[in-house]
Amino acid sequence: MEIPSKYDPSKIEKKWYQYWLEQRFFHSEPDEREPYTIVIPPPNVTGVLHMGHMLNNTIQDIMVRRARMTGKNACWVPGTDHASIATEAKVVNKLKSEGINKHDIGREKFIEHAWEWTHKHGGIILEQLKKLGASCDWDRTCFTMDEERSRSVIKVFVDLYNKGLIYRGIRMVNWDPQAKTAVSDEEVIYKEEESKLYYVRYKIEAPHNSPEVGKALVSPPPGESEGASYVTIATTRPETILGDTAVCVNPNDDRFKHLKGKKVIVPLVNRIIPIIEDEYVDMEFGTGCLKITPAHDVNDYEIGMRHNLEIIDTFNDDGTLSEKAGVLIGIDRFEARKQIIPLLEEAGNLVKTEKYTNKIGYSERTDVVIEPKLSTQWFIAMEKLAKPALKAVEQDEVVFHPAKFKNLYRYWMSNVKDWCISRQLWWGHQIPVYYISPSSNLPQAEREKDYGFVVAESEEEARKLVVEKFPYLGGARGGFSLKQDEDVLDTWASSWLWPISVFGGITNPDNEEIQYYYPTSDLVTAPDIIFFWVARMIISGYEYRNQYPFKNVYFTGMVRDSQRRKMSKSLGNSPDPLKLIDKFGADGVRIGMLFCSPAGGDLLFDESLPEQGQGFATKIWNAFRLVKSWNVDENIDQPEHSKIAIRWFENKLAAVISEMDDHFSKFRISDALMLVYTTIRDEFSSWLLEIVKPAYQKPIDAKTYNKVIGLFDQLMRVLHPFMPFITEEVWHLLVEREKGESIMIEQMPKFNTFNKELLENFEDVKEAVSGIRNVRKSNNIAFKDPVELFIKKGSKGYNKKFDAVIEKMGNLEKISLVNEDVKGAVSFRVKTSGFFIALGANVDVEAELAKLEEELNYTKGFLNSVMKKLGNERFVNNAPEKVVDIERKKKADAEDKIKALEERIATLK
RNA sequence: GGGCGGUUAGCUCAGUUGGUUCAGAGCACUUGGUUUACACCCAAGGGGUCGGGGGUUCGACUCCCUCACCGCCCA
Repeated sequence: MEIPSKYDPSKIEKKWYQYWLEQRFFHSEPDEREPYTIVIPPPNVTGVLHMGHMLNNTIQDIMVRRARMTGKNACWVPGTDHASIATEAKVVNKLKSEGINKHDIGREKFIEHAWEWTHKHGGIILEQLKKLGASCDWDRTCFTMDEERSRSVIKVFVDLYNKGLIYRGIRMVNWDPQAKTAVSDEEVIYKEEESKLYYVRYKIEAPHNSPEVGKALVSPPPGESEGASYVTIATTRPETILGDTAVCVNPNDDRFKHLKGKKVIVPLVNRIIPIIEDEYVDMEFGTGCLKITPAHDVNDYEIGMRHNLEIIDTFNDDGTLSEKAGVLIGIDRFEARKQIIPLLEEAGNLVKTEKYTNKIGYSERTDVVIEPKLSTQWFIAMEKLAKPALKAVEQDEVVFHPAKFKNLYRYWMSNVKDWCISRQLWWGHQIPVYYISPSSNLPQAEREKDYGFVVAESEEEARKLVVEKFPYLGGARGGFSLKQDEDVLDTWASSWLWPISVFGGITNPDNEEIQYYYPTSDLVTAPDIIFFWVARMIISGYEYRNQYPFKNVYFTGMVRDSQRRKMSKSLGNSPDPLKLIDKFGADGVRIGMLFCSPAGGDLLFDESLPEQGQGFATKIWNAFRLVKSWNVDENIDQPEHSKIAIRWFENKLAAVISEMDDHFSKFRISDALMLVYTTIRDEFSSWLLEIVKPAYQKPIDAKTYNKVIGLFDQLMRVLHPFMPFITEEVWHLLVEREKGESIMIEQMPKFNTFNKELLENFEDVKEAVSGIRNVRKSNNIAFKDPVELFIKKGSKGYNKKFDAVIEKMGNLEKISLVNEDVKGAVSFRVKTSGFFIALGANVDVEAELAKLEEELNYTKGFLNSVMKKLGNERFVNNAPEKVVDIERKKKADAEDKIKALEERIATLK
């Protein structure tokens, strides 16, 4: 068949992916083989494929394909995540653009729209993964809000509640006033900002009569000499003054001793609040006096709790000031900040304003400033749950790659806070809590009772529970209604179950699939979700399966641009992955991303990377074309050089395979790729193929040819996990294949013993050939002109059995062994043997001598350093025998070499 | 402010329990090359006091202390 001279990935990649799907090679069913399982980190339904997904999924695909080729039953479960906040925001915006308000259409209708949106966009990202070559078991595609996953989440909520691990409480949460929901600590992004520090003075309520009140901070301002004195505080948020319920100083601060027990008056609202003492206050910061607003600051809240302070919530849910603020009611918090300044100034309370840099929390989802807010939320108590999960990583039951992330994990897990799992949204799993309202026809005493709520997997279940608890409500004379909690659960409250729920292990813990596939093998993810997701999956794994969810976690780095900036839409520095695939082929992009992607390290992406990847695909294609271009002659004998080269490469490949196994066992994916890359490019193409290549228009012997085809086949298998498409194409063209065959279900070459000595000898052969090439180059001898080589063997002797290779690669007329240095020749040395190429009168004696002197100097210096070591008694006595022996050997070799060099110099002089 | 991680060639990074010529790889760079598979290539080459200082050791890129700088997380 005709082989095209150019490799065109686009058609070929499409063809093979289609073939793999048709043959159902990606599908896995439990069987007697050892399972290898990966669950995909489910991408958001709102997302499109970005560079981070490309890297992450390439790595997963490599591991899955390799597992499949090493006899395991590989199963890669794909899916997507409903992304509560992000999706709801998208749908709200979409409706808004159509002039529809979420609240006007109501919950049910809104959810219909959200589903519609999800069906339309949710699958896009998975389709994109197919372009990359991802060998996911698509039949198993899951969604965090599909029926099975939803039932799992609800079941777990009820279960944790019944175990006493879920509670409802009032807490300071991170409030997103735009999305009008609480977000978790992890969803708040702190940005440094230039803001202002306002110094505001509060009048001390008691008349000023104590003598020691004369100090700067409490003295009356200039022009006000009456009895009033003040306390000055510093704040970045003057609008929260309206909610102040105390002023706090450090009990160790001598400046304020006299204020103990006094009261101050809150500006503008004239509330009288106490001055309290707490060691939390930093004496160095601001004025050393802190205003306390328990409703609007986490630390203030804690101080408030300690001192039993009143809590005044001065904000509405949308970030405007509430009636409780007293002034500026209904004004947005930022506008209020502007407007309160002149008011304070007018009232004589503003002392000064300073520039100040601080960190402000923003919502990851909506990018608005987070408002600390007290609200009623649902929490999971984490302390007890976290224990086994912490231990698991500490003791390497779950292994992190790279291990440095253990520290981060340990830190977070040993300071774990309770997890706020409720979100004030509609898109998500509605919290299965049902509040009981007694019906109006009950007797008054029963009607006015607070019945609280029940927690159940369905409303029906809930009704049963109510009747059990309050039998009279179920009676004919009773009656009640239930109202389900309005909130939904945090998205992570469904994804933390992912490794279990994708196999139905929550709703049906004994099913065959969960028993077979769980625990999964490896998880590939980014370190920024180590708490959000990784830690919580480990927790749920131990809670619900009593076992870790995955054995290994591989953390990828961040994909950045070549200037180390994050990929972002606003910078426009993120390439479109699909365009890259169109341009360079999926194979090229895959290996391009991995060329410089150490585990956990950032990947600085540049188009030169996939370009290099594409270049490698071309290289393979050309090597393949070369081999297929040979005419095979059954009747000619195998030349000696080919025989040697084949034997060498067989051993080389065995060594490479063993090294590959080692790299993979340590999750060094880039190293593994680099190894197979250099093996194909250098060892196979530049050495093996060049050696066995028949002369122009001459046929090749059948034995060599068949061996080369076999070796090519093996190399393609080793490479297949990295470059699935081109390897499949080449593999099918090397030998005629049957329908239904595929490299992806072939076995990886297995580890074999290899002859180390042979490999070392061959390195000497390469060095000799390089030496000859150098001589040719520096003396302008064209390769096509044969030369004669003389070899003077050194103390270690010289192994003639590789001569055939040197002859061919060096284009030598012949090789002669000599006992004396050759005159009129240029020389070089490999190990201790001298190599001479006769050039007659053309030898530049001066240049040759200069080179020899330099080599001699270096070797003498080297010998000197070795002698120093050996002359050191403590070294000889203390170092292990082996190490000393090595030094002795170095000494002998150096001495031999010096002798040879000196003889050579003498000959030339 | 607290904690963690890092600093090795121009760039991105390896360096596997302190010991082979161990100072490496890829890219970039320089030089040469139309030897019929490949210029998306081949061959050869230059380049680093292993962040600074101190210590332990016969021996330190590797272990300890300290300083500097960078990054991340938390406050």
